Amino acid sequence: MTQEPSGGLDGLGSAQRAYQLIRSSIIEGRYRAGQRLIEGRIGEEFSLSRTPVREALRLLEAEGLVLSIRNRGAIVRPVSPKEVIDLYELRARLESLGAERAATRATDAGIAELDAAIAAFDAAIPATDHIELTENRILSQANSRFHDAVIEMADHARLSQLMARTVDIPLVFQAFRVFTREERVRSNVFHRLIRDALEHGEAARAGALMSEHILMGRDSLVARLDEAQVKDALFLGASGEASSG
Amino acid sequence: MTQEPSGGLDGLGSAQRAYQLIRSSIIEGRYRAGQRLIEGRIGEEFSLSRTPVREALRLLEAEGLVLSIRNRGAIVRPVSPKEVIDLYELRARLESLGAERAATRATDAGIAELDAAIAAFDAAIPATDHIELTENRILSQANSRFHDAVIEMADHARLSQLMARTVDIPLVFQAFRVFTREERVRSNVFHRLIRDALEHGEAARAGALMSEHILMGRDSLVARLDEAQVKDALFLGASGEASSG
DNA sequence: AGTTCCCCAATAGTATACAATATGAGCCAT
DNA sequence: ATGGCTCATATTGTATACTATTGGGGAACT
Repeated sequence: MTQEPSGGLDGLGSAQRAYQLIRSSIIEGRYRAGQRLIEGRIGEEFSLSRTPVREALRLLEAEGLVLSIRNRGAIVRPVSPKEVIDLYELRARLESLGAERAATRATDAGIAELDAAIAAFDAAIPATDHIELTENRILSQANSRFHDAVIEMADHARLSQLMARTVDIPLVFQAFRVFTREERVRSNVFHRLIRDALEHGEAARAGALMSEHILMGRDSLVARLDEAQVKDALFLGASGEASSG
Repeated sequence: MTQEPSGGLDGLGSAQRAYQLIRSSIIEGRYRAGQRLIEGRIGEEFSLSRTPVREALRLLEAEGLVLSIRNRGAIVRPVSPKEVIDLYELRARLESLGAERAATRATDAGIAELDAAIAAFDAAIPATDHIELTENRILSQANSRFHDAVIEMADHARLSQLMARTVDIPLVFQAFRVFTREERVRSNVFHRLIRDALEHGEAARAGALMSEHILMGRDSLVARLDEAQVKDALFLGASGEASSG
């Protein structure tokens, strides 16, 4: 129930399945920062042998979600506040590049997809600041839909790969949990502004808006990094060893 | 001696060794674009079992050097001219960010390292346009030393990882082969300009210079993409299937 | 001759077995 | 009591064995 028994990922190899399962467990916080990821145990948990689990862990390590030390195993990579800030700065640059390129390559279909994503985002904004896991998933998904569509229009294979695989994601997912309703609304305002800039082929504006959009998200998140709860929710490196007792 | 029998990579795991060996084989062109990378064969070649080879291939896939299709195996990823251009644009942005950050974080030790790299680069420039593999290695190494030092000063862990692992490298290595002597000299002129901007903390200039430096490299490379030999040397996607007959 | 189908060889995907390494507990000496 | 040593155990690293998938070649048929 809280698990995803084949959440649409049948027909995949065991390794892919392991990858998706572990990944979502990390992103959504079921595996906490610093927690050890023991190949054998995870294998049991998902009824797989160590081989595909190991492969998945290595991929996640390349993505930066997992930290592993030779002969000692892997843990969920803790993220420091500095790293959050740096990651958002990086993401701002990358997506800004994506937006600039998208502006000169915009298609009707692409703009339509942006509109759809914007509508979905609007529909997914709850009335309150507090947000449930399910609501967060939907909101986060609508947000991804928008950003993915922009990157798609940028027509830059490696940039897409980088955005999808290398730059955060867990941060983005968790970010929406701590945003206020106002901040969520503001996010979509910027989505609309970016959309318009893209439609009119205004590359510089699109890039600047995207950058601003992301840095605003960063600031909202950073403003809440002091709250202990938030730290925990975002897996900031309180850990090392989680004193389980 | 064209092989690297343990080129300083003893004391590493088999997987690491496999990774380094395959990687350098791709970067230096011993494995050509489109060539199949069969786990078993590579295992034999390096006296390893399939397991670590497989792990290495997966890492290289994440890096973008290898393309693999489920149940069909891996090949050396061919690179199209468009991709070369896009990759350089991406690299320009990333390194530009690195330079901007480095400007506000410069240390004496870091500047000293830049000076050392610049001196090494000067020393490595041959008198002629033509360049031997060994000379290219040394030149490329000096160049990496400079760029690594800048990124190091940027103090951005993920950015470092991205530069090291995700953005090209094979392109950079091959680029020096097709540069003229004049272009190599010009490269180091920009290295000096960047160094000075960093020393004086001028972030915007450092970023702009770095961007220009990389885009100039791109243009030099692109200008030679038509020559059939060069295409081959850079592994551009002539392939797919090399019509051997 | 061309086309289809089936079977086989090659290869990737996964599981298991074995080897190497690291950590912690308990013991001994001081 | 404390510090260091040894060994047991848990876990990773690597090799091998087994299974599944794919692509190609040849036989049979049209």
